[in-house]
Amino acid sequence: MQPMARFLITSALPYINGIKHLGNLAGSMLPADAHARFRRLQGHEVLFLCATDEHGTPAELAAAEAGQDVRAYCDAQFAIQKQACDGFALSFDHFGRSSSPQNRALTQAFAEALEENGLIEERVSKQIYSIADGRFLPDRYVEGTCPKCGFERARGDQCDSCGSLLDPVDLRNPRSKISGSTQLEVRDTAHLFLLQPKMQERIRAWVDRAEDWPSLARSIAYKWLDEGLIDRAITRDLSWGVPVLGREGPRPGFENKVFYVWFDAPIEYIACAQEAGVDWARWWRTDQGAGDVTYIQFMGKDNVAFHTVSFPVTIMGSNQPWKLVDRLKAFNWVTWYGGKFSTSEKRGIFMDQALDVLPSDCWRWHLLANAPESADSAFTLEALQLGVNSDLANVFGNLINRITRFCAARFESKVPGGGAPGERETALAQRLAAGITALTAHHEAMEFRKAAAELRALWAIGNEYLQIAAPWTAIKTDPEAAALGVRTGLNLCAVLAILSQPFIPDAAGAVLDGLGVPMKNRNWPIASDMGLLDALPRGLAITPPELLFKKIEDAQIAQWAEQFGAG
RNA sequence: GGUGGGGUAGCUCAGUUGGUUAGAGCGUGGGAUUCAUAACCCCAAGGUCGCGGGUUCGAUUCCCGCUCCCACCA
Repeated sequence: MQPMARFLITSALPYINGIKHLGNLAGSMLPADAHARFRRLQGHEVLFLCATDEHGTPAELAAAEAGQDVRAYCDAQFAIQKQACDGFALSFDHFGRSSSPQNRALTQAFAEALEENGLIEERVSKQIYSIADGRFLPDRYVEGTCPKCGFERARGDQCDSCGSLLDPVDLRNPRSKISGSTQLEVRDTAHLFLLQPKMQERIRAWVDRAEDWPSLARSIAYKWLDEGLIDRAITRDLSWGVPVLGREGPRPGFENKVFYVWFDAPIEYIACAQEAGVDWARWWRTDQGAGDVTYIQFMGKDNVAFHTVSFPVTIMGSNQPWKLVDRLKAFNWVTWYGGKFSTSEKRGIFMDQALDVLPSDCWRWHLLANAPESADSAFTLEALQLGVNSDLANVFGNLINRITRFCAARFESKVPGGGAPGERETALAQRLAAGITALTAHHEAMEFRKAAAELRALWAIGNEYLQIAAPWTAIKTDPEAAALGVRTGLNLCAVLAILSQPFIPDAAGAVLDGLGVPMKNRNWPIASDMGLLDALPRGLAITPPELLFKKIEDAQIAQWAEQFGAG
């Protein structure tokens, strides 16, 4: 047994404006869950956290569009996202909210610490104010004609036609993207600026030491550092967010401002632990027990810079002993028929829709086996069908079904005694041990595609073994040999189900229930354990589980393609 | 434009610390079997490892240039 370790695992926070699509799921939450489950099965102590990211302009606008108060909107959307996460068996120890009181207090505390350390400065800048909307407009909510190329629908921050970076005050014929109003004026507004350049060298030294990170993450971090960090406004002229406080009540001049969503969102990783009702300091404060914690972050590649540079500036700039990320796993995108999945354009399949048409294990398997680890990965319904039918139904499901039903028919649904292991069983045990070693290594390296491929290969050895042991033939002439084959087959199924738990927890649980394996015996196996294939008590009553996976018919694919606009 | 990743069997991908016959899954063809969801098992066909140079006894693997795709940043 390896010594128990402690793993703090976070998944990038899904934004609150609408249910997330499969790309969000596959690129962060799902692999994080598989890893959390794996570490728990190994016997380690795990705190797995995620939360909705609720502040900012998009949430305000989505609420307005829905005709709801923004708080009520977030309450409703949170409930929907929570339900979808539960539906996918995401095993968060806590699924929190960045709008929590804990996060408000902690965000404020970080700002105060940064200010005390001379890293925050109040500055006045010019911004577009929309009289009709009664609010300042974020850069990308100002539209107008590009001064460089004449494109008429350029955004305030960038022209989508010529790619020029713009300042909204330079746009010709500017108008509000929210209301279309052209009653705009430039007004002075004060904001807090985080003086990131002062932290530049400390951050670089820290990245230098982070040799574990994938090259994608380090190169993105270095890119930002090489270009030089800039002073960044961490407040916004909005009402929905973490209020900016002074010594007593609102900070003077900031009564109608809140912290920028990208400032408070990562702090929610910590606040989430506080919300969870656990001894959070033991996980987050290196002076209070978090020194031996390994902290792993999962995220999409668009989030890497914020996790490797921005958030560390906040943490390190506080000069307080907070836990910093140790390992970081970043994913590329899952694409949808040539384009991107898009929440705002409603392109692709969304988490709730997915669960309406297939059990979560099918999605989990397919998305993890094809995780966008080294490059963007194309999602297609045809590949989903192939993966589910071949891997889950034909190989794993069929293995469970054929052996348990044969046991039921010929051995009274009991794990048979009799027969002694021979060369076949020895070879099987060796192959299994090698597979467990490889699978464990892939999980530890967070290589999800490789882990899936190894798991699939292990499922296949079950069918290969049965083929040569052929208890259905042996039983006619050699009942002892048949008993051995069935017993070994059932034990192998139990081990395979245990190994399958991180990927397909529901189906694996059904198999283990059917084989009467108690919870305490479902832990991750040790490859060198030679008793794995004779662990079930002889005479133990089993119950063949219902068919684990139904095949996906061509007609269903055609229907879903129509329903979800594929192709 | 900058940075990074990628271009390997029909498809999706792995791999080679440079070395005799380049791998897997799926798909295809053939065979075997009947315990099982017409499932499983076995065998086979199929690749000038993006293009052009260079280093080397030898490069798909290292270096340079080119090209195509993707992403991020600007």
